[in-house]
Amino acid sequence: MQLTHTRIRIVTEIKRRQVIRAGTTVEQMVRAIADMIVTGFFVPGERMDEISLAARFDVSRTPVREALRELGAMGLVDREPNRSAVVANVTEAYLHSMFEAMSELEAICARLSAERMTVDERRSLELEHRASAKLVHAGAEEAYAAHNTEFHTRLYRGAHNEHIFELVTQTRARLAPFRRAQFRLPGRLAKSYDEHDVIVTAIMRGDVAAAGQAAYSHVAIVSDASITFATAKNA
Amino acid sequence: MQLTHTRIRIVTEIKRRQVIRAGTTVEQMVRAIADMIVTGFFVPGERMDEISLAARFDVSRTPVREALRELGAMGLVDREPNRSAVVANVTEAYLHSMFEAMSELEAICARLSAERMTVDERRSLELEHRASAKLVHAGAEEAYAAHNTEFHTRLYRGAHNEHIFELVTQTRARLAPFRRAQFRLPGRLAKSYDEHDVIVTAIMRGDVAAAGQAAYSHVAIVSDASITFATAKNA
DNA sequence: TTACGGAAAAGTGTATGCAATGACCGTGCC
DNA sequence: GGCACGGTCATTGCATACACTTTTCCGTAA
Repeated sequence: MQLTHTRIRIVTEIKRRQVIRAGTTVEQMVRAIADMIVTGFFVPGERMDEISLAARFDVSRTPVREALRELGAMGLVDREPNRSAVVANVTEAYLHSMFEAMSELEAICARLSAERMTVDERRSLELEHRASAKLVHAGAEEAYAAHNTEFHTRLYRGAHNEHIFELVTQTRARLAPFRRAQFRLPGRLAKSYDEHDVIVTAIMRGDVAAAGQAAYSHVAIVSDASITFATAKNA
Repeated sequence: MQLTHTRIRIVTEIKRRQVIRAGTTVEQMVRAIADMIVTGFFVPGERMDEISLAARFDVSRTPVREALRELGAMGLVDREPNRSAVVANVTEAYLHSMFEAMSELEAICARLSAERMTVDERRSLELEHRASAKLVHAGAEEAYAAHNTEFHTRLYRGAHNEHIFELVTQTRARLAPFRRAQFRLPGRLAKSYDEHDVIVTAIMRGDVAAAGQAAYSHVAIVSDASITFATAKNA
C-alpha cells in the first residue's frame, strides 16, 4: 500500500483525522472506540473483531489491536486469548462493587476538597453549582448532565491528589455505559441539585466529615438509580 | 522464520516458556517486564527500547509493543509517541499522591473488612498475623516482607469489593518500585507488627472506625519510610 | 432427526518490511 | 566560540504476510 496507493492513503488519512482527533492512530482509535462504548453505540456484550474495526477506521489491524489492548486495560472491553474483544459486560455484583467504590472515592475527594480547595476553587464550585439551578427549573436534562459531570470533576480536582484523580476518573469511565439514563427518573434533577447543595455547603464551611458523608450518599443514590436501569435493561 | 527455522523456533519457544510462564507471548512479557521493574532490575527512568526487549526475549517487536502499551496503561512505564518507553519515574508530588491514595484505600478496605469479613477470614487473618511474630523475632526481613504482602492482600480481599480490590492492587503495583527497602529501617519490623496488631484487633472487634484509622496510619508510616528512601536514592 | 467428524472459513497471534519521526553529529555561518 | 542548519542513524509507527486457533457448517452415519 505504501508505494502505489500513497495518494489514497493521504486522502483517507485526512478524512480520518477530521473524523477523529489528533495524536497517533492508536490514540485516536482508543478515544473513538471508548466514546462509542461510553455513548452506547456499542452495547455491553457486543463482539468487536479486529478486522471489522480496522475496516471501519481504514487502518490495519496492528493499531486496532493495540487500541483494544489499551481499552482492555481500562476495563472497557474484555479480552481473552484467541477470542474477539467484547464490550465489557460486568456482572451485577461487579457493578455494585464499582458503584460502592465510586461512593468511597467521591467521599474521599469531598473530604480532601473541604480541606484543600483554594478560595478560587471554592468560589467556582459554588458559582457553577448555583448556576445549575436554572437548568433544573428548565428541566434541561442534557445540559444538567453536562453540568453534573463538570461538578464532580471539580470535586476530584479539588482533592489535590493526582493519583486519586486518576482512580476516580477511571472508575467513572468504566461506569459510564451503565448510568446513561440516570436523569430520566422523575424529580431526579431537583434531588440531585439538593444533594449537590449539601456537599457544596459542607465544603464551603470546611466541614470535612459532612462533605464526605454527603458525597457518599449522593453517589449511593445515583448508583441505585443506575443499577435499576442497568439491570432492567438486561432483563 | 516460520518455514525454515521452525525447529529453532520450537527450541527457543521452550526455553522462553521455562524462563517466563504460560499464556500468550504478550502476557508472558507483561509479567516478565513488570517483574523486572518491580524488583528493581530496571530502574525508574531507564529507557526500554522495543528492539532490545525483542532481542532479549527472542520475539518480534509486535508483542513487545503490545506489552509496553499494557505496562503503560498499568502506569509502570511512561510512553510518548515516537519515543522509547521509559520505566515510570514519578515526581515526588505524584509519589506522595499515590501513597496518600494507598492510605485512603487501605482504610476503606480495613473498614469494610471489619464489617464484612467472614469468620474464616477473620480467623485466618489473626492466625497469619500471630505467626508473623516469629519472623519479627528472627529479624527475617525477606520472609516478613512476604508475610506483609499477604497480610495486606487479605485486607483487600476481606473488603468483599472486587473493584476496590483492583484499584488497591494496581496502586500497590505502581508503588512497588519505590518501597523495596522499607524493612531495612532499624526497628521497622517490630513496629510494623504492632501496627498490624492494632488493625487485626479492631477488625476482630468489628470496630469499623478504629480499623480504618489504624490502617490509614499504618500505611502513612510506611509511606514516609519509603519516600525517604526513594528521594534519597534519586538525589 | 440428531450427533459426530472434519474441512473450510473466520479471526487472532506473531514476524517482518517499509515509512516517518526524532536524536545525534558535524559543518558552515555569524 | 557559539549557533543554525542539514544529513545520517537509531528507533518507533503502521501495514502486510503468514501461522495458528476457534468457529461454522455441511455431509455422513447412527
